[in-house]
Amino acid sequence: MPYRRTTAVQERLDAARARLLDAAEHQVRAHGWAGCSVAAVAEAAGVATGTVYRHLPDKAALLVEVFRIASQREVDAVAAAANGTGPVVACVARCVEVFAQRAFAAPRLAYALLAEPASPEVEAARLEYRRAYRAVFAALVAEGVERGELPAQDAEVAAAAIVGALAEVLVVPLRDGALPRGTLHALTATTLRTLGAPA
Amino acid sequence: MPYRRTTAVQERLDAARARLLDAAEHQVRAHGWAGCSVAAVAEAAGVATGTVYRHLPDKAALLVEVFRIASQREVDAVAAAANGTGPVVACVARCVEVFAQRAFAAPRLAYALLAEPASPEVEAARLEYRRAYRAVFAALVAEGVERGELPAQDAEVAAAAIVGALAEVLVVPLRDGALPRGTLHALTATTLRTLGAPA
DNA sequence: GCAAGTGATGAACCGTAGTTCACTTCTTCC
DNA sequence: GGAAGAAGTGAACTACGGTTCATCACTTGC
Repeated sequence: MPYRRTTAVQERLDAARARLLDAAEHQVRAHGWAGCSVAAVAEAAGVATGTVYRHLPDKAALLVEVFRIASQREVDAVAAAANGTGPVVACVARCVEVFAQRAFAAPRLAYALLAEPASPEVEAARLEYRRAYRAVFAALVAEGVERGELPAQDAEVAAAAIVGALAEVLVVPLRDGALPRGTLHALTATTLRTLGAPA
Repeated sequence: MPYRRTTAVQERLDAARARLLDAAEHQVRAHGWAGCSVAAVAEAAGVATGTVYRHLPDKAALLVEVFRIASQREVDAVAAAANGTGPVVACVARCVEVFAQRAFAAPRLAYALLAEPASPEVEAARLEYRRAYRAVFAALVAEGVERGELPAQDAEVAAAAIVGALAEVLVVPLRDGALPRGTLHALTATTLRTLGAPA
């Protein structure tokens, strides 16, 4: 056996793969999914197009991987905001703010993750991550109801409504790149009303 | 001038165009946007592919036209439900029910109109029609606030939240083709809470 | 240093589907 | 009936971008 992959090589491979995914994410940040042609990603990563296929089976897998990495980061941030102490209402408000602030820190990426048309594989992953967001809010709602801070309600539907409202309210501003003053406040207020939280 | 388009011919052309759009909508009802290749639509309409281009400049225009016709029909139905008499809360509940019922009468089409990935041109039209739905709800909310039936709030944000919630709650059931029992009721309740309507 | 085998390359390939166009068929009107 | 021209046809064309693969460069272990 005159060749066996050494740890140094493995690390180089891992680094190359990471650089590839990073380059792809940068393409999405700049130009959305359309900027993620295999050729463009390869060039941005400083490798040949064929090299992409040494790290990933096909383009769909590349996009899904990028989507997952970026989406997971966002879900984690919102989940962290949900896990703080204090009344449920405060946690929800914090989640909404964190979500919106992070989205506007990278509007093009946020739009791509949230709403931009993409391949069926990415769409499937999007549904999955929508479910993750819902779960975060559903847990909060369930706890709020249990604690008596919120009126009895279907936590799943309420959570879906919040996620939908977040997306719907933010999509257009994200495309424009600017959030009108007051919108975030109104969004928080509307979200809390959705849960039947006392004003 | 040895030829001038006669009214009979014009009517035949109009009918052919209508048949084409109708065939395209049927394709969407059955298979979503993917079923709308120019060849498939032409065959479904009983004409040659080249004939499509005698009625529409290109494929994008065909899809947008189909989208508009179907979406306008739905918006009109919801707007009609909004225009009835009675308290604003009842109108909103009626709108939600009408929207959901009509969507589940043609789930594949509803999914295509609501959320299925499509060409940029269709996406643009989708944003436009989302705005139309928002306008319907925003008018209701504004009237509710004015009448003192609803607490003071940002009508635009509240309307966007309702539209987003509607879409988010229904998208997955639409893909499955079945609305779980109780979901519609919970959706209505959540929607009314969003507006701060008294339970 | 050398044989065996892996990683990287990028130009060529290929499948798909939208679009075109030379041709046929039909309609109008003198 | 026949000339002028529009409507309809569908096979061929074309653009596009993902994927492949023959080739080269590099790494490993003796």
